Amino acid sequence: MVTLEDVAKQAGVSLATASRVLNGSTRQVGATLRARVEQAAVELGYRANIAAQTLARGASNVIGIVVHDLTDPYFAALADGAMRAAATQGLLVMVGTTHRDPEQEIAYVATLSAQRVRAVLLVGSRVADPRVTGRLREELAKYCAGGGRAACVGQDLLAVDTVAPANREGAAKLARALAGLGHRRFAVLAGPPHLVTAADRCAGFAGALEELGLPAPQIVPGPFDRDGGHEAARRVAPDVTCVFAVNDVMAVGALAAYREAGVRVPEDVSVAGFDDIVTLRDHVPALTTVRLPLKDMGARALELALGEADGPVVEQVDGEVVLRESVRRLG
Amino acid sequence: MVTLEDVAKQAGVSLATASRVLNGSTRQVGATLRARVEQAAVELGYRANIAAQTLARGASNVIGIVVHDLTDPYFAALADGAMRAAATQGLLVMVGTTHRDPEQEIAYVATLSAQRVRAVLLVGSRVADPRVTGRLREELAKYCAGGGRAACVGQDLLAVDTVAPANREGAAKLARALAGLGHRRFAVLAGPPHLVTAADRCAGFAGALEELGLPAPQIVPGPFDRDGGHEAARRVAPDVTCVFAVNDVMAVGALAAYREAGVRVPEDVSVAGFDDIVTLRDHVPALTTVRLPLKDMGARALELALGEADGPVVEQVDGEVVLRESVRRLG
DNA sequence: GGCACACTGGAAACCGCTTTCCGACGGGGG
DNA sequence: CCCCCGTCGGAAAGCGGTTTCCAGTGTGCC
Repeated sequence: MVTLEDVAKQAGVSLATASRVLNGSTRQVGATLRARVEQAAVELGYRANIAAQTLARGASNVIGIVVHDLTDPYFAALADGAMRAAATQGLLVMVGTTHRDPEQEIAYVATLSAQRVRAVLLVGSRVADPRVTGRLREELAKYCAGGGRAACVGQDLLAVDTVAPANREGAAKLARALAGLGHRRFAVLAGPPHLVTAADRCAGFAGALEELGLPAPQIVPGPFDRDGGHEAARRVAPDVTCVFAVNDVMAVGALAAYREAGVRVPEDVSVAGFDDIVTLRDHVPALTTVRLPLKDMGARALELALGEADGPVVEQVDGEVVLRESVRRLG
Repeated sequence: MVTLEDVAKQAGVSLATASRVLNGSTRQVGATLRARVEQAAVELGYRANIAAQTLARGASNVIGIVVHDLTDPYFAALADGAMRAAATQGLLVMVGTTHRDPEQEIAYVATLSAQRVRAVLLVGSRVADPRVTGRLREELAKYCAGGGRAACVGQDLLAVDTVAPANREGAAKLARALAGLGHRRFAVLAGPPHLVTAADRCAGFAGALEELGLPAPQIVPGPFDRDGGHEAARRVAPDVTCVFAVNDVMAVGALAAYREAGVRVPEDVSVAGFDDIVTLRDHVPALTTVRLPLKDMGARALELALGEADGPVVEQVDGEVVLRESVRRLG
């Protein structure tokens, strides 16, 4: 590999001058030398060693994003939003996937921190386990103490800037909308109880029903993915008229289960989800859901991480109820 | 940030010893000193500076993956496969998205190469423009000349290890299967002509029809995404009984267009896609398609890149025709 | 004409870690 | 008892850049 020294030698200038010409510096270099250096660099095919630059500058131009699962369109959208925002700032992105293992998440923060990345974004639900959360928070604190910046999309549990989707209130709004359509007997495909996002949505939904004086919904726990929804749907009580799956992917699983069972949606049962995943917009029947501006949230998280924070900023993001065919008016 | 020197000082040993203890080395260190160093590291919260390690070792433990669009489940699946494979080797992943801009792809290779990443994976179709391809190949060649490893998922046009899906043959098999169901008059939602993947699938399909002595299909070009399929479907001639969209996402767009237009699938027209995207498996009607083992392909590409290559290896990957409800038997 | 000053180029220190090379030490074999 | 070899610890030379500090030059002003 050709180094800066090679270029300097070839151009007949010092290392300092070559550096100033090739890798942005505040200092000016005379036109003649500048030209000589640039030509030498091109001739030799010079490419700066970024590891060396990072070391010398004490700062890198990469950010880290940690998500649970890239093949889940929810995370893909969030990550994409953040990556686009990063690209506009000339930042590179390292992506880590935890496959929903909190230990992995901690490990990634450690590794990214060792990489001296400029910022790390933690995308996805926290878990209810305070010990795991505590360790993650410690790891983040250490990273931030060393000059790192961090932000999180999810719950405000890590003492860093946070983009917090209004899971409770979104689910509550959905509950009120569904109740407004005449539904009385609900089930919630609740996901895993320890996932805060799932728990919040479930609680928000149930809470709103209670406020309305309606009977408590049947709570069906299960995995947070398509198969979880599929499986959970089969355990829903027969008198339920409306099922709320705590995310769209689960809702799609539930719809598939109903289809297989010959249960018509929305004629026999109504189904709603949460997130408004774009990839699913052509699903039949179209899914009633709570829309979250995922791409914007990802981008916003990056902004927060990069911005000057006095203390941790927490930004609430509202969800908007979108009524579609998978739900029908009752009676 | 605490450095190795701090640790060494605290432990009362030399830099060399501390390094040998903390960051894998072939050399042994006595038990006493080893313990002292480890304790000091923990007390101080030492974390190696990876930029410095990379510089000193001349090799990093990160790989680069360049995809067109992470929110497209096709790329998400491929990337996920590669990332899982990377994780088993203890490698970190930098992901770049080009949003289908070939210039971006070249730029990413340059940047990743400057990062001295261990390997770069180029995931996605090549474009037909020989000048762009040429420049990309040059960039890759330079990177490889400097000790880098590279692999590509797509067409064998870059003189690097390649995982090549059998686009032509897969489409041809699909054509034969559809003809076997009695269809005679086809349309191909062909995607952009300059995208080699799209062009190959289109050509494979048309070629098979010709071999069967059937009339040439109507070719409808357009963008390679959902909206492209949606829009193209509306330009299909009325006598066509079967539409082949060159990827699943486009096929879903086409199905949506038909639904909006009140055209029934498969009663009025049959629709097939390509890729067998997992996220779409619950689509109604279920999509006839050509299955590609996307995750495996991603993982395999990483293996190839990391493996010892005498010359560039090209690995063909077969597609398997999967007949589902979106297609019906004719007559 | 002389002086302060702004500006440009180069030498060298430094970023944090790895690794070679060297010296010291202890043990086993002759 | 001595020598040779194998081990282990430390000093120091990189890795490839950035940046500080200094020196030399040309300019504007008095």
